[in-house]
Parts: sequence; C-alpha cells; structure tokens
Amino acid sequence: MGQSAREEPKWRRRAESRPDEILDAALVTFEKDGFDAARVEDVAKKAKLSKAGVYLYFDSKDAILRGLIEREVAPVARNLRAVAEAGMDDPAGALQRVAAAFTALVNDKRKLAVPRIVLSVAARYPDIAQYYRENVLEQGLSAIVALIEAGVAKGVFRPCDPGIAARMLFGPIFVHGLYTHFLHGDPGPLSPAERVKAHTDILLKGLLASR
Amino acid sequence: MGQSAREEPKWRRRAESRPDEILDAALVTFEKDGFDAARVEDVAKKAKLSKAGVYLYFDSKDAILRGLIEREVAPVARNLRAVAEAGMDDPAGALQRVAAAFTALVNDKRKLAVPRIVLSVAARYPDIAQYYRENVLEQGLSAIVALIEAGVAKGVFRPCDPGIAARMLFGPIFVHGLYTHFLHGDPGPLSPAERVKAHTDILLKGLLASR
Amino acid sequence: MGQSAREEPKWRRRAESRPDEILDAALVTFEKDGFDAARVEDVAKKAKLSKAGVYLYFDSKDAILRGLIEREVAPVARNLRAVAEAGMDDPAGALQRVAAAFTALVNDKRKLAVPRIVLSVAARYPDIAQYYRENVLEQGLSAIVALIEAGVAKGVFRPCDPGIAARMLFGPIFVHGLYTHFLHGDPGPLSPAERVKAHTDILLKGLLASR
Amino acid sequence: MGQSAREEPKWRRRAESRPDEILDAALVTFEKDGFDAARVEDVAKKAKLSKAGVYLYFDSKDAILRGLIEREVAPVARNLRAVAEAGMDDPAGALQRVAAAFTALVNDKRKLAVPRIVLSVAARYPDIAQYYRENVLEQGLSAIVALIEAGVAKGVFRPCDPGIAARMLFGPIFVHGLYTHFLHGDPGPLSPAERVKAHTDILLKGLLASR
DNA sequence: TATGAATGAGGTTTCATTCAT
DNA sequence: GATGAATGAAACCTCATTCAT
Repeated sequence: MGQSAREEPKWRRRAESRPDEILDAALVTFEKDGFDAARVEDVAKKAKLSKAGVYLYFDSKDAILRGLIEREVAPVARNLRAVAEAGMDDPAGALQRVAAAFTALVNDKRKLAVPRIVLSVAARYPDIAQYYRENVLEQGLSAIVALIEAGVAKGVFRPCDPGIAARMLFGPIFVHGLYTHFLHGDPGPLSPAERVKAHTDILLKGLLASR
Repeated sequence: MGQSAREEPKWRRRAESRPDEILDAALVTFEKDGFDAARVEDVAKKAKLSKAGVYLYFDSKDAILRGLIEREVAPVARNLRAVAEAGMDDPAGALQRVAAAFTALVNDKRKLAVPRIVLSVAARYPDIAQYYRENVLEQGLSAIVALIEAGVAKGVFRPCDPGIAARMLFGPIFVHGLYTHFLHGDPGPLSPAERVKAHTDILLKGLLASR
Repeated sequence: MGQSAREEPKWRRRAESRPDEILDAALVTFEKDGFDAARVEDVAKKAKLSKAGVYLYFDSKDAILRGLIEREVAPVARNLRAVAEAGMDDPAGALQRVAAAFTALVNDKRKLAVPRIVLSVAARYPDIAQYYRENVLEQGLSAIVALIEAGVAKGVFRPCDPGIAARMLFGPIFVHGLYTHFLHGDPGPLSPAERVKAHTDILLKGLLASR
Repeated sequence: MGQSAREEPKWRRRAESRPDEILDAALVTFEKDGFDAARVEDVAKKAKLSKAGVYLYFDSKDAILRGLIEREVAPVARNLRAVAEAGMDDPAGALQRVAAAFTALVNDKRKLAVPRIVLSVAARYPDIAQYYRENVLEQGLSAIVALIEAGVAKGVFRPCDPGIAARMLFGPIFVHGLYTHFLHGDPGPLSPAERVKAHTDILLKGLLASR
C-alpha cells in the first residue's frame, strides 16, 4: 500500500530464479525454432537478460538444453509411473487413466516440444538421447509393461506381448500430438476425452480376456 | 595410344543423375547430423561434387530438403495406399498387410529419417510441413480410414472412430522406429514379423465385430 | 563468550594491504598466462577478493599492470645501483658483484616475469615501456656504465665502449633467464655461482688492462 | 599490349601465394599489437582477404602463429649454423662473423618480432616454445658451442665454458635489439658494425689464449 | 569496504552462397 | 558442367567493467 513507486526492482538479485527463467525461455524458443535455429540471444531476451547473463548460469547452449531436459523429464516420468502403479489391482481402469494422463501431457505443446527436440539432436548429443530414453521412455514403458503383466497374471488380460501393448497405448497418442501440434494436422472432431475413450475401447477390447 | 586428344574428359555430363546423387547424399547426411548441423559441403563431398556444384542443381540448402522430401514421399504414400486399396474386400487381412508394409518402411532407418527431419524443421519451413502432411500423412491416414470404414460397413469391424483406429495402426510402429533407430532403445526380442502379428492380433481383436 | 555482537566482521578493513595483495596475485597470474590471457577474475580469486573488489583499488586491468611495474621496478633498479656504486673503487670486484646480484634477480622467475610482460605489451602501452626503460633499464645501464668508466679512468679497464660492456654484463644473464624459465631450455650443469664466475672470468679478461 | 584496362585480376586464383601473404600480414600485425591484441580481421585486411578467407588457409589464429614460427625459424637457424660451420678452422674470425650476422638479424625489427611473440605466448602454447627452442635456440647455441670448443681444442681459445661464451655472444646483441626496437631505448652512437667490433673485441680478448 | 549480478562490446569461428574461370 | 576461391552475415562465447546493495 502506498509504495507504488517501487513496484518491482526490475532485476537485480534474483539469481535463484534465473536458471528456471532461462529454462522457461529456452523451452519456448527451442520449441519454436528448434535447437539449432534458436539463438542464445533470443533465449536471453525472452528471459529478460543479456546474452552474457545466460552464460552466468549455463556453460553453453547445449548445457541449457541439458538443463531443460533434466528439469522437464523427471515430472513426466514420475507422473506416468504414479498413475500406472496406483492401479495395479485394476489394470483395465489404470490403462484408461494412463491414457488420459498421457493425452493430457501430449496435449500440452510445450511438453511435447521436449521429445521433439531430443529427437532432433539425438545424433549429436547421444548423452541427451540416453538420458531421455533411460529416464522417461524406459520408465514409462516399464510401468505400463508391469501393469499389463499384472493384468495378464490376474487373468484380466489375455496373454500378450506387453511391450507391444504398451506401444499401442502410447504410440497413437504421441503421433497424434506430433501430427496436430507440429505439422498442424487436423485434430479431428473428437475431444481429448472422447479420443481417450475411443482409443481405450479398442485397446481394451483387444486385450481383455473374453468374458 | 594415339588417342591423346581425348585422354579423359575432366568431367562427365551426368547432369541427369546428379540431382538424385545429391539427394542420396543429403538423405544420409541429414539423417546423421540433422538438417541444421549437416553442412552442404558434406553433402557435396558424399555426392562426389564440389560445394558449388550442388548449387547447380539446387537453389539452396532447404531446396535440397524439399527435393528430398518430394522424392521420398510419393512412393511411401503410393505404397501404403496401394496395399490398403487392394484389400478393401478383406479389411482385416489388409490391415495386417498395411501393418507389415509400414513396419518394413519404418525398419529402414533412412526412410524414417525423413519424417524426423520434417518434424525438426517444420516450424521454420511450414511449406515443408504442409507438403509432408498433405502428401504422406493424410494420404496414408485416409487410405486406412477408408479401409476401416469399409470394414465397418461390411460388418466385419465394430463401429469405431476410424481416425483413432488408423493411429492405433501407425502410431505404435512409428514410435517403435523412432525409439530404436534414433534413441537407440532396445528393440526387444520379437522379430519384425512377430511384432506385426502381436500388434495386429490385439488391434484386430479390438476391432472385429464379435462372432 | 558473550561477545556475540562482534562475532566476526564479514570483511576486514585491510584496505592498506589490499593493493599489495592484488599486485602479488597479478604478478603470479600475469607471469603464468601473460597479460592478455590473464583474467581479472583470476587475479581477484588469487587475491581472495571479488572481481569488483579489485576495481576498488585499481581503475583498470592495465592500471594493475602499471602498479605492478611501479612496485617491482624500484627495488631492482635501486639494488643494482647500490651494488655498482658501492664498488666504484674496485670496478672489477663490483662487476662481479653486480653480475651475482643480477643473476640472483633473474633466477627468480617471478621477477623475470615483469620485463617479459613489459616487452609483450610495450606496443600497446608505450607509457609502460617508457616507465620501465627509464626507471629500470637506463638506471641499471647507467650505473654499470659509470662503473666501467670509472674503471677505465682508473686504468683498471682498457678503454672500451661502456654501453657495450654493460650489455655484455646483463645480456647473457638475461637471455639465460628467459631461455630457462620461459622456454624451458636446459639450464646446463653449472650452478648460478659457477655461471657468474665463468661469465665474469671471460668478461674481466676482456676488459682488464693487461698486466 | 593495349590491355591496360585489365592490369591485375585483383585477386582470384592465387591460392599458392595466399598462405605466405597471410603470414606476412600476420607477422606485421602480431609484431605491432602482440598476438592477443592482434585481431584476425586485421591480419585478413592486411592480406587483402576477408576474415573467413584466412580460415581457408589456417585452422585457427594460433595455427597462423605456428605457421609463422615455422616459416621464420628455419632460415634463421640455417643462417647461423652456416656461418659458424664455415669458420671452424678460424674460430676467432668466425665468432666475429657470427656476431655480425646475428646483429644484422636482430637489427631487423620484423625478424626480432618472432622471438618476442614466442616469449609472450610460450606459457599458453608450450609446443611453440619447444619448437622455437629446439629449432632455433638450440641450433644456434650448439653451433657456437661447437665453434668455441673447436677453438679451445686448437689452443686458440682458453679453456672456458662454451655455453657461457655462446650466451656472451648472443645475449648482448639480443637484449640490445629488444631494448631499441620494442622499448624504444636509445641505440647509442655506434653503428652496428662498430657495435660488433666493440663487442667482439672484448669477447675475443676474454677468450683468446694469451699469445 | 565488499560483492553478486549484470552487460556491452568485441573476438574467433562457421557456413551458405556466389563468381570467375 | 564444374570448381577453387572468396566472402557476408551471423552465431557462440568471453571478459573488462559497472552498479545496487
């Protein structure tokens, strides 16, 4: 109240929040332009920092990318595992919930940008590819695989290859995200929830032990 | 002896084959390094041409990419359509054959490189994204959609959203390709044929009208 | 106990010793990396100060260099003059003592670093070159020149060009220092004292009036 | 004749001479500004080339330096050795001729720039220091050492440490060069030839076996 | 007095593209 | 048709220096 003349120091002394601000800016910039075409200066500008300022917090452009991946990756993996593990005694229901969670994730263009970037730089930064694979993909896959195996063991699901089943869960959602977000493909008339339902209807019918 | 006047022309007129040789080289180079990191000089070297020589056949680096996409794209789309259309009266069998064809395609790392590159430059070259979407993705999707719809009409398949079903066909195969080729993920123990079978088993069970 | 109000001042008022600490640090850093490659931050770190702290005491990087030269230079010149002047009545003995003193000086890599730095920045900072020349070189030379001239006047030395003689005293010692310290040349088997002796033996035999 | 309008193609097609032109330009630029302060762009400009053009012939700024050292070094070493070796049967005369040759060398500011540069970057590029030491200094020294030893063996010179004697030959000349060229010290009234004479007079008197 | 945070200016290097031959 | 030579434009990164606290 009354101190309206000093609303915001505008900058200074926010070292703690800087790395995150830079990563936020980088995510947006990399998503828009791709890693190579993105200029560090643009990241800096969006983070309201000078170019040199960025280098106070990250050693190099690819260190920013690494930081970004590391920050973005953990929650995704954690999220998927949690949903999967929470439903081990109701595999069919859990499958639907995982599909819904993954759909929500993929619907967020910013979140989907990360695997796209990883994919495009994987050849040059194998460590990034490896990190992503081990910390997201294998985590997610193994969680679903466990879920499917549990379902099979319970007799809820027919015997099947759980890796294939897992890909049948994630694959369609992921490609739909790429198609609509990055290639501007027509998302179709269904709402996300309807898509999840249509998808899991078919998938579960394919998986469930008859009667 | 005596043919001293015609020792060996310094260069040969092979203008006709040149563009293709350049595109071959570009495909390999782009696949390895990504579009941005790939240097025109490397493409030239691999095509056994000077850097300037490349510019006799292509106006710019992204023109090469456009040429590449145009060349690679048509056969893929045509192929998938053909398989799908040839099986309109046996939708289930056709589905399996499409899955097999698409698996074969995706197994070829070079072929899979094209969509990966498209994805990574889509933001900067919207025309490329559009071209790819219209000429490959929508072609492929619509062919499968038609197939599914035919199946539903015939009563072979249950009523379902054909777009979703199509993504359930392509998605798992595509992500498996990305995962194994570009992120060096474990391809798992199944042979391609076994993967196709496991995949279509589940998918068809999910789609087929009971009884 | 009980002195909680004075636990430890975060920083101490040691303004007086600071400039010297900075110069010490600068000497080491400049010696190791050269003036250009040395970073102010490294000087600061070695002086246990923040980068900004250095600027409390010196206006700029080259001001540090100037300060360094000023501090290092006076004692050297004074020392050489003193030795020379103390021996005006025994020119031959004084020559030997000057050689010994200069050898001791040059043996100290840190001390030798100063002229090396001066030499490398002389073109950009003519004032530094001038300062060094006037306050060290000309001082040292003139002292020796006076010594030689005294010797000649006394009849102890043959008539000779005293500037040349002076260079014959300093030159060999100086280049030996450069060679061994900065180019890692083999210092040879002789001890410093033996080098001084061998050197002055020849030099004196060359200078002394026969009989 | 009559084609006065096309005097000089101005550039193009002189790849062969380029490296040398660049090294010439670099020598001048490095001599003037020192290695660090010299900008590649200035070297380029002086060589009448674009900045990028320089990189067609040299991989990096320090590659230019290396090239420069390599080019400048061989003739110097060869020259000194030749003079020394040509006079093995007249050591005293040869010593004078070596002194004269070295004086001529050092009188050339451009030539003297090389060791100055080497000295200033030695810490950062140890290979350059080593190269210079092995290919110039040790060559020169060993040639003179051999000469002195020959003189001693012949009974022309008194027994003495030849390394010291060699430094007494080179040292004074070298420091005089540094002093006058780079610190703008007063070269004194003597002509180069007179300096050589004054120098070798003393040195030879110091070295020669009496009668 | 002391410093963490910030930046402007500039340097090296790269590369798509052009052009004379 | 083919290329060696050349360059403009830009990108990454560094560092001396400043300033609010």
